[in-house]
Amino acid sequence: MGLRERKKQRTRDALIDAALDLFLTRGYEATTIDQIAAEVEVSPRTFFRYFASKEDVALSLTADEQRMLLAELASRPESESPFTALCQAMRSLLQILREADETEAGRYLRCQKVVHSTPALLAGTMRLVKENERKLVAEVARRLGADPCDLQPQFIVAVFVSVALACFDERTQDPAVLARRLEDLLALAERSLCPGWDQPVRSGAAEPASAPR
Amino acid sequence: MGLRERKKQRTRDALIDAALDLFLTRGYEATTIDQIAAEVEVSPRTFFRYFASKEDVALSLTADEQRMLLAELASRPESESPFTALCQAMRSLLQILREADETEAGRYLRCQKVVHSTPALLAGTMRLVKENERKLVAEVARRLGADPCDLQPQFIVAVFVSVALACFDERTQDPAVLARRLEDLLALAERSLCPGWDQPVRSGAAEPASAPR
DNA sequence: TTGTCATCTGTCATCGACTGACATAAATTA
DNA sequence: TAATTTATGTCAGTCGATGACAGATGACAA
Repeated sequence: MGLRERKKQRTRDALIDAALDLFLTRGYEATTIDQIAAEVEVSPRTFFRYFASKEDVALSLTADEQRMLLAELASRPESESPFTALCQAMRSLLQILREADETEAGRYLRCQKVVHSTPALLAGTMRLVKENERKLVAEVARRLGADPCDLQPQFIVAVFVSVALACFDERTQDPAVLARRLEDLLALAERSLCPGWDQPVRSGAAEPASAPR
Repeated sequence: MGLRERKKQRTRDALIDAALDLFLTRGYEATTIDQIAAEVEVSPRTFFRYFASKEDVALSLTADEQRMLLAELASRPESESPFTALCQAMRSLLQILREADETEAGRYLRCQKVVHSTPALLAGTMRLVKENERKLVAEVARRLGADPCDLQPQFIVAVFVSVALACFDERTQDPAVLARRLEDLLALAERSLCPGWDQPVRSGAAEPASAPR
């Protein structure tokens, strides 16, 4: 990797760190792009060559997580049922966070604090999650041998996403506490859902929604 | 009601209609506040006295719906289980939409089209839904005689919200089609969830998450 | 009717997010 | 080193949003 690439990566990381620090101390809306750029000693114009918007820099880590979740799901064995695979992917993601080095873990914590204390960023997170949800549905549909437009894969992913989001609802920043909360919620989901609910419908039974009665 | 009040209401409605029309024809971001204000023949400054932001005018109807959903839930009889009450509240809301006069129905349709074709507005919708979710959780917790921080009310509302959102996911604008889609999804949820999953846990059984083992 | 008061509105000035255009500086490659 | 690509800075400008002030308008009492 050339000098240019490394320099860009360093600038990018510096911008994220500076932004998160300023967001934490002064608040998200009170922080200006000029301040972030000044901290890293680049021009404000350069900031926008790295990030599409002020929101983008705050949510860049969140976007990374979403991409990672999708990747983890894709790497789960086909033998796992869709919901199980989603849960395991989520566990893997949390494990990665817990194993991260101090720099990354710190970034993650600051990001969590900022996002959860800023309505605009919570909304942005929802947008990212919803965008990723489409891709998760596609993967789950593939595993079920169903169409992504069918209700079942959408429902399965919707249940999973609501559980995952419920984990982050409060001020749960510590990955360990978060993992505990996730397990509690998954156990509750387990108790509430019929066995085999996320399995393909038997060929003998009538298709539920696409061809009712 | 005085002349002043009526005038304000007319201005407000005119701003919403003008905004939705412009958003539909030119697109949300391509439309400026100046254009909306000019259409209604008020100053741009006045626009911001009626709506906090450009997003606010686009989502004012969505915000109304959220408030109505909460009100419908509150009016459901205590005898209904939480999830049933949520579903019935949603059905009532759809019924209200289907019974609305032409003016309101048209506004609703244009609002739906605009929101679903604009990522920023989808994000905003998510924010509104999430904000309302808190209140729904509080009401469900009250019905269960549980604490709003317990996992069960949060899970129940989360499942409901994900189902409700799945209804709106695609380009389903027609309330009748939307109602059909809702029924299909609720039927799927019914099949997937254990009987009594949204009932208070029996006193004999161990509390699931708040005091495990 | 008139005068007072509260409220609504327009004008002006300003800030901050964001973008396009152009010139410069730096790294890559030949 | 020369030529090319790519990153950065500067500048100008648009648009969303807000505060301050002054004028207009409806509400209300004498």
